[in-house]
Amino acid sequence: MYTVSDTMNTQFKKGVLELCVLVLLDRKDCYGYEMVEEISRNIFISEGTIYPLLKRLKTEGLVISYLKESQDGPPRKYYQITELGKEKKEKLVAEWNEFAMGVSNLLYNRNVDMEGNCDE
Amino acid sequence: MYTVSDTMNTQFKKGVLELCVLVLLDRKDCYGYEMVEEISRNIFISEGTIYPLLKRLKTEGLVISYLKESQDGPPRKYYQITELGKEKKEKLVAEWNEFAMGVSNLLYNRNVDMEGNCDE
DNA sequence: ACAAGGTACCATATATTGCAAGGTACTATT
DNA sequence: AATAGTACCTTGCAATATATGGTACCTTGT
Repeated sequence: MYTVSDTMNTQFKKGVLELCVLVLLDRKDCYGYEMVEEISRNIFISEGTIYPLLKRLKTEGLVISYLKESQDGPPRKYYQITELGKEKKEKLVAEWNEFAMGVSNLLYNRNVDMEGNCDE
Repeated sequence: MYTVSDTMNTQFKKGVLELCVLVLLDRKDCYGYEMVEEISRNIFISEGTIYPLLKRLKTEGLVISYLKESQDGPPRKYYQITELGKEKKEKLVAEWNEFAMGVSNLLYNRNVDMEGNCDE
């Protein structure tokens, strides 16, 4: 197993795993177990997390799913991103970048906006 | 008010606001309202968020507090980071950097570790 | 004197979501 | 037949950001 350190703050992942799944599915159709392996290369994710998440995404119409048999194990449930899912993905990527930059600015004491030119 | 777009994903902030508060307090003592203003320059934060957070940090011994009068308003409750808080801050900063890099790798399809040299 | 608005604090209830723990079932290997 | 790996799923729990509503002080305008 790949397993990045599982000491990683659980809270940090909130909302981000959804983004990660959508990004993966935008590249190619995947099944749940596969996505856990993929994501686990970079950030720790529990298997118990992915299935409720995928269910949510399906309910929200961001993905659809189809079954496919496998030679080495039980049938796999592949997920495919929808147009709505792609839009959501783009939005989340943008929000993530804005957020990560904001945090970075805070950590490095860079106050980007209005530094002396604040008209108020 | 500074107000970064409040459409920013609420979930992204989970755990990060604690990090932000500790970073600010590592620079100088602050009172709650002040921290909301500081943080709001970079990421949206609601006032209702900071006080339960500060209470938690105090309970965990990461900060201490003292009252100070103010000429223009009610007395301010200043918070000061403790040694334990500084350690926690360092740990969170490291975890955040690891996490943010992991997400970035996933978004940009960079598989850093074990690419062909996985002995298993 | 009094109302309004800004400053500054606080508590409670709610929603979201990651995870642990437990379960089912198929296939291949021992 | 037993074990291990693959692959799916559900339930209950824990953590935390926010909305909402509240208290109280100070200044300014009327």
